[in-house]
Amino acid sequence: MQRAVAIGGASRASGIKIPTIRYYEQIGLLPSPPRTEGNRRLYDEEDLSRLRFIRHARELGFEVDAIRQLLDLAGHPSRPCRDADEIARTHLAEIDRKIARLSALREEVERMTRCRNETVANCRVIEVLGDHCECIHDQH
Amino acid sequence: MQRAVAIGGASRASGIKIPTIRYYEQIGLLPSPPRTEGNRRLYDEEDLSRLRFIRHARELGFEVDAIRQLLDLAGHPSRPCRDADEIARTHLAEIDRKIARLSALREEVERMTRCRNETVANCRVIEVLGDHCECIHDQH
DNA sequence: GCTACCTCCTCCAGCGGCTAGAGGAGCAAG
DNA sequence: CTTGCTCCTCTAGCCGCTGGAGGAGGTAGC
Repeated sequence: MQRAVAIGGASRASGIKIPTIRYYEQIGLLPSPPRTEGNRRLYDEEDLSRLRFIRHARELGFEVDAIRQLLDLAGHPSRPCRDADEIARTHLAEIDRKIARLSALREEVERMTRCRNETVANCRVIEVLGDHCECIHDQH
Repeated sequence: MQRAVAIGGASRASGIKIPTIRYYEQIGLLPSPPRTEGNRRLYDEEDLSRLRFIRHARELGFEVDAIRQLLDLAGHPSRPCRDADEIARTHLAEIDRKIARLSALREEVERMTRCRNETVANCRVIEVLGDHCECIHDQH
């Protein structure tokens, strides 16, 4: 038999906070579940697995819009796998760009902190921030 | 002689968009400049260098609140350099945490995309997202 | 002097992805 | 029957901008 849970149970089962679940419903990421007579939302197993899917995808950094597409694909098993792959690859490229950017920043900030002076008057941190020319990279 | 520029000139000189400059004034990151008779903002050299400082710091990922503190320090050259250093080091640690997290995600997503099936029915991407147990790392 | 155009002004709303709080109603246990 | 938990809706806030509406000031050419 199917047992359905209220929003608190769904939250515990999925690890997604209650207001966030309601938010996902609001933006149409999660279908509006049926309600009890007392107007409480009731989630079944399928809803819960959808919630877990969403959570996992969010943790992996997928944007809500990408998750929408992935959920849509998951609901049509005969569609080509390539579509899902494409979304993941796009995301991978995005992650790589972020890592590259952060690494460049890291170097710059690290160089800044190699300051051995006493006062702000000739502190490298303040100086470097005020003068872009001290940077190795231009692109930022 | 000091020549002052209007907001468009300040924008061009600093690379910060006009609405963003007004926004910085609104949140108190930039002091309210004097106005012309026609109510236009007039920025002098000091304002421009402050704007460039802000831009550079933002590009390096410092949060507005950190920039506020750094600007404050820059205005008090006799203060210990350590304070600025501390802010930069905190930021560096934050960058490192972000890189570490992204690298873990990268690996996970990369593993996902090694899918050689034809349809969504047994696509690794969809499968992995639905089942956390397939992941190497737990923490996300 | 007039027209056209550019720059500027203020105010307000929106992005993404939640998060939190107010104020009220339902529900189960003691 | 009361206590306390969970749930409901609605609204506003977070960060760091960004853009648009609707209007006023300023300038260059005719």
